[in-house]
Amino acid sequence: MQVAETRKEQIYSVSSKLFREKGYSATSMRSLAEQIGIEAASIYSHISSKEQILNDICFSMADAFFAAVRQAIVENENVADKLRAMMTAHIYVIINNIDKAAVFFHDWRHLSEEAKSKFTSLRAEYEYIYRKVISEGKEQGIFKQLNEKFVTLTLFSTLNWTYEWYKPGITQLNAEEMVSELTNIFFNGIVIN
Amino acid sequence: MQVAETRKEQIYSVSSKLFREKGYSATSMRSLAEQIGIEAASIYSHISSKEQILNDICFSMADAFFAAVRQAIVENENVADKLRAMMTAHIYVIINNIDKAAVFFHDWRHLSEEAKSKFTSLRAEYEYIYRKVISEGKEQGIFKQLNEKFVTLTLFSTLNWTYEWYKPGITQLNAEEMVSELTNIFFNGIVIN
DNA sequence: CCTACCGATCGGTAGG
DNA sequence: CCTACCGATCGGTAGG
Repeated sequence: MQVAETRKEQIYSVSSKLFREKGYSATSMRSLAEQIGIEAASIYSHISSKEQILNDICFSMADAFFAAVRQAIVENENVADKLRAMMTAHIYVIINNIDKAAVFFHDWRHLSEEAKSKFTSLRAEYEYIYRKVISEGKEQGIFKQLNEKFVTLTLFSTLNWTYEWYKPGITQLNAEEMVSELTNIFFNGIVIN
Repeated sequence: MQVAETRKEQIYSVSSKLFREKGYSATSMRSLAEQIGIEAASIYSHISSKEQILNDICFSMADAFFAAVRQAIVENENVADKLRAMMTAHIYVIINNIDKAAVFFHDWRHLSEEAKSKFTSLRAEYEYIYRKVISEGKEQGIFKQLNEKFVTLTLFSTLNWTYEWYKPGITQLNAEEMVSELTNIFFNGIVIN
């Protein structure tokens, strides 16, 4: 059941789609207006600037990632389960907001200096949550004694690349199976010992 | 020993740096000229258009990736060694051309339609080379019977994310150690069995 | 939500 | 490699 979008919501969803396709800078307010079916000047009765759209997209995604990871943490005791649940939650946030996620990963560079530094510090905070869980797993003898930085980097690269190739309905596997494939590779590797 | 850059080479290296920082669309020919120390109009005695710069960056990187992977293949017999060498070669291409690599991964979207379809088909061809090696490893009982698509996806996401965080001189590990960490995670996973 | 419009900046060319 | 300049387009505002 599709709930009718308000004009403001429509501005965000159409922006996300265009920003994803063309990039933030190459998307004009006129092309946005055209897609919506109004004049460019009319957009400004709903939002204050082009940058505000980008801002709202980036920080609402950040909120979604934090909310998802917090829930995954409280719902799990065992470290491996916890990390798996965190990864699952992260991937779900991406595939449920695929255009916004692409903008989030691509276009945060175009935020104002102030917003950008807030953004990068939120991201560092988020990564730290994962890093703590990995380090907890190492202490408990569940995870190998690997360089934490590279484990985190590999983890996020795998998770975050999802937006590049995931296409709802096109990928044969559903989200659950997809997550299980990815975590399996990350947890156990591809080589038979 | 630094070899003096020709003006044309300088245009490419400064462009790569600016495209990486600001993105292709948000980089003006005037800011490029300013960085070089000439007038914007003077750039056009060395190159024909802004898009040609992007084109050359993207396709010279594609050439470098193909050359690297071909060498890795002929120099190795054993499948696991071969894949490891391919990954190493891939990462070296990235870290030796870090700005160009960032442009390659980010800004190919802004190529003309014609160049873009050539680009994506080259990329598919490249990925197929990896996929064949993975499938060879599965047949030989060296690699697990995992979904090949996800193995390739995880592999490239790990490799290609490198440009995001690698900073020459800043990352504590050298390239060789870095590659060994990443392949170790990908081959054997992070969990102790 | 529209018409009418602003100053700024864009990629690029002509001609030297 | 520069000066001088072009038409097009940009984000955004005033006023209704």
